[in-house]
Amino acid sequence: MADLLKLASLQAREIILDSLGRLISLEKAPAEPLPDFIIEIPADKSHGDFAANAAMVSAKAFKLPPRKIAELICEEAILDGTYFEKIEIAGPGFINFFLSKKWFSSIADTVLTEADNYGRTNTGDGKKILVEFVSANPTGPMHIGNARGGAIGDGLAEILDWAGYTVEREFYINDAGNQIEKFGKSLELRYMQLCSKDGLMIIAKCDNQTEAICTAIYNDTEKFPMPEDVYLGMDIIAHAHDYFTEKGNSLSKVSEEERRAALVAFALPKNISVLEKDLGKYRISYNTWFRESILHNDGSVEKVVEMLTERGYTYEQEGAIWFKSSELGDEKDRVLVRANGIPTYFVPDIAYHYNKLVTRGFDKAIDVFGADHHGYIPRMKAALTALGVDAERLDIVIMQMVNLVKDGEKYKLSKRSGKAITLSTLLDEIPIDAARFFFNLREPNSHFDFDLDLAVEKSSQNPVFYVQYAHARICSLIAALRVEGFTLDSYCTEELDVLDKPQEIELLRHLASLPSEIDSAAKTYDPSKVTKYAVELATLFHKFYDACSVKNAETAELKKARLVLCSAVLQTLRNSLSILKIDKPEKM
RNA sequence: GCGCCUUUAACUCAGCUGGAUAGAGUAACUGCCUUCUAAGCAGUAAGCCAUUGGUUCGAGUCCAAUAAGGCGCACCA
Repeated sequence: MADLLKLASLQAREIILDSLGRLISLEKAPAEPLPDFIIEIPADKSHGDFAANAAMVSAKAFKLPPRKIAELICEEAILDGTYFEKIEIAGPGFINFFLSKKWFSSIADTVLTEADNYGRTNTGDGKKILVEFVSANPTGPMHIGNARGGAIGDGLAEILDWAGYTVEREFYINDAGNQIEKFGKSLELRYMQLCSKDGLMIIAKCDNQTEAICTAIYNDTEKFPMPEDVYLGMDIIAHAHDYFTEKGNSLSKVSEEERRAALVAFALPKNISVLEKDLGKYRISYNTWFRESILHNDGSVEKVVEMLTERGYTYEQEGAIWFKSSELGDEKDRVLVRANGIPTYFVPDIAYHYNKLVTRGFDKAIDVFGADHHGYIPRMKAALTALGVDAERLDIVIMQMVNLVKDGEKYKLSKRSGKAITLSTLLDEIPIDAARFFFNLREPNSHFDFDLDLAVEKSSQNPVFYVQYAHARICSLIAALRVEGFTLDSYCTEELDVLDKPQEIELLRHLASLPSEIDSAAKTYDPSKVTKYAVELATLFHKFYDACSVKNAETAELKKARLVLCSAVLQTLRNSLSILKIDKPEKM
């Protein structure tokens, strides 16, 4: 798993350090430690492949102008046996490094040798990471925010895997606690409405058609009133009606509590399997669907309160048990157990994170959350610290809210209204490729307007088509050459020396940067870097395609070299699309 | 009121730990298919990087204040 770009960058650094060391021994440089410098990639390619600011940052220590220092460094620099063919002094004192042909030639070789693994790195060193994402409320369908969370979480998990971590994906099912109570209450109310005289009339009138019944009941708020604190979505009515259709009004005679339990037991598994199905369609599959109820049943929840108490982090006030989170960086203390004896959601959540990091021993846990939960971070970290777990092992990726835009108008997202656009509706309307690509087009932390009209559009405006088009173009190009009997049986890096057009060099340079880009995406938890990489690669390829003919190359050597280049581009494009789980069409 | 996030071209956004003349796409305009897929390419035009101050060789990038917008601030999750 070679990262040629990184190797070259490190080599540039070594050359400078080596040169500085020699200057010190010649007493041309101050003996005290010099400030650290950076090796960067200049925006303007005429400034070389790497630039070092060593001379500028050392100006004070040398008591010389930066350009003079740069001259000294360059005089002592030794390039023999390195990837570089020349260095130059430029601007205010930059030292610019120019890579040799040999380096560029070896890129395609590396790509084709590593093939489907090109881009993978060892940075993660096999450390175990658990990525938890979506974890949508199982009381109802998923919304657009979950769609973004799904694309980001799954992309991130894949990127971490490529960066050498051992990754597991997990969905946390909140199948206990208050919202399940609320779910039961909502189902129960709707069920009883269906069993009522008015309800039976509607059922008869609608010829037992679920959708019509749901709409009728949902809209008639006078005959079928609902309190404030329940779920109003039509899916609730549909569950109640399904139960009614299957088992009649038998539940109307039992106790309210029994009725709720029966309805929850009926509806919850259905909801969970819908979540699984919808996410599967979205190309997400989890290693684990972790149930909150487990933590209640195995005593983990009580144990958390006990452990925090043992460590002196709790106190009682007004009948409730509080956690002294303000001592550990949170803005205020939090209730763990309410005055009525029921723990808040916070306790099972602590137990859950303890389970991830201690019981199951993951080195790191990453949660992908919507921005509306950002206030949760300090208290969760405080809880881990209180339990003696290094809070650094929990990282939370916050993604900002999504606005759906259609015809220039914004949709508001709401789970309660029943009118929110669900994930499955979205996937019916737009291609899955487009959804996954769009949600990873920007970094998680940016506010995002999802333009439905654009995502549906099958045109050049749609970046996912642009990238796929590049892939299809290369495939057909290679196929056309194969018909001529021109294939990639054997190649050697020397053959690539004939590539010297700027479009070819740019392309090679970009190919080399995939491993670094993956490391960077893994480090910053930002899958959009890979998306941007793919778009840039497609752009460079289209430019190359237009400027350089493969089929009608001037010489056979050049033709072969370009075929090698195209094959390497194809491989790299495929790898980036694989990470994003976007289709790779061979024809369009 | 307090906290988190955002503010770069008409629109949507890049800009890597501060670096050399701030970049793409869309929309507008002009060119390029008898030759590997024109879902493409080349070009033109478009900017007080929200405002003000600070840090230094050097600021779109770091710090502070201000403004506008988004999201939070429960014994809800």
